[in-house]
Amino acid sequence: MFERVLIAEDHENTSLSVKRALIDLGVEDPKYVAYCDQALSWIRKGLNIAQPYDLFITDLSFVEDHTIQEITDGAALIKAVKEIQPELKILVFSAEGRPEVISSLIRDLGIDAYVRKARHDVQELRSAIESIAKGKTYFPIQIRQTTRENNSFAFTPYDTTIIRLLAQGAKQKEIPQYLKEHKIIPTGLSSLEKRLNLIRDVLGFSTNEQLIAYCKDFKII
Amino acid sequence: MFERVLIAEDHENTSLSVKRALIDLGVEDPKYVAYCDQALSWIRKGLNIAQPYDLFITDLSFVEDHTIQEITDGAALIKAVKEIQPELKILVFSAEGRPEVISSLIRDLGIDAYVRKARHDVQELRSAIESIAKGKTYFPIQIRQTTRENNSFAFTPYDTTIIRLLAQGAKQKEIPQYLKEHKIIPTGLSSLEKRLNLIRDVLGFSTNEQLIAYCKDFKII
DNA sequence: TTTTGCTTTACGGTTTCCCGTAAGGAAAGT
DNA sequence: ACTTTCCTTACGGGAAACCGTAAAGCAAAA
Repeated sequence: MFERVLIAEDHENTSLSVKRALIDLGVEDPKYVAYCDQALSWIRKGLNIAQPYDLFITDLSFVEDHTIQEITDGAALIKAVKEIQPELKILVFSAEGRPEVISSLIRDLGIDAYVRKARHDVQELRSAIESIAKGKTYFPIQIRQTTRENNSFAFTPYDTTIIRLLAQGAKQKEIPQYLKEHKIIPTGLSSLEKRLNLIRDVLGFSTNEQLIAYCKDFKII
Repeated sequence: MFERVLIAEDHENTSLSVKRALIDLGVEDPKYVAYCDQALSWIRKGLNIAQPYDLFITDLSFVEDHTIQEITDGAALIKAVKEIQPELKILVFSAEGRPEVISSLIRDLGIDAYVRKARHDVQELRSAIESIAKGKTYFPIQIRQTTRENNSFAFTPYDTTIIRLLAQGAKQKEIPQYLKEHKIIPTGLSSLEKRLNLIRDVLGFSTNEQLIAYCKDFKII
């Protein structure tokens, strides 16, 4: 079983349950922090004093409060952690249920396990921790299947720029002006229209409203 | 202190922490359910056998799973509970942070306490329970002050319906047809245009795209 | 240089949306 | 019965978006 475990979780009640589950599994003294920055700094400290953590359990969403943080969400935290201690095992424990989001954590950040906060999450948590301890991964069943059937569109930086502008209330005919000022090509209104048309077409959408909703759902903007 | 307490919470880990907090406060044997329908039926049963609950702690959001439920969210559950046992003390324990939502629970449903899942939620939970036991209410400070400075718009069911339709790709001129079929009034295209115009105006938006982005951000749809 | 192929832009017709005005229609008060 | 008020709907002009086509630009190959 793991020697040194760190929990990053902003809901105190959840952190207590996670801690208890770890103790039940034989983990000596699981540590707990409520802020992303603190998590990163503790992991760094663990490396410095040659007592690195061997398991990191983190939430995805952290509510902001009065203390200003560099890192404000779990995904960014994981990325930062991976940079200073790439081999550290990471388990994400979150209420997030969208397959795309979870898949992206697995694909892009290389997490080792995902447990969704749900009706039997404590049980799942134990299974996941035991899996990681054996060198395996642990993911929800739906995810293990559907990492491939990715009907999503490959948004270019150009795409996300114009979509973000629309979401901020810009009118299409105002956007070429912005593109010129920021030296983003193509700048023409026609190109922009054509591009939006293509995106909508590929994704099977009929309106810009629908596209914005989609991008918000999948955190593309 | 309370004699009979029921917890409705779909995250097992949270339910365990709440249960523990109650036991620490001297509650004999707090009961726990993970589904809304089950909560309602247990409360009904308590009344039938002349052992009514005297405190009900509930979450707001319940993730749907395979078991089909009549009631699918905490607000509806509270409403149903109030109908069969109006004097039952109700504490809402949720991650929801939007003041409008919390205010509406207090104003429209008459809840007795609200504790947000956060960095010191267990501590807060204890305080809230003790407050209710003394016949007082317990609400976050910002709520007690700012039921006024509400820069957000009060979306009606009508509003969310048409916005949801837009987000699903419906064209405005198609929506009146839908409204007629579903007997939602007003059905006219003009009313719809006027309403959207008002919403955008109040929120300071210039396009529908911006409105959709806002509604997604604040989980209005 | 010219040709070829691709991307970007310009332009016009059509549709949709926007928004003001005015006409209906129901409920409540006089 | 007659206003008054509020809400809903109808209509029309103008703006914006949509979409096809054609022209212009531009880079690599001939």
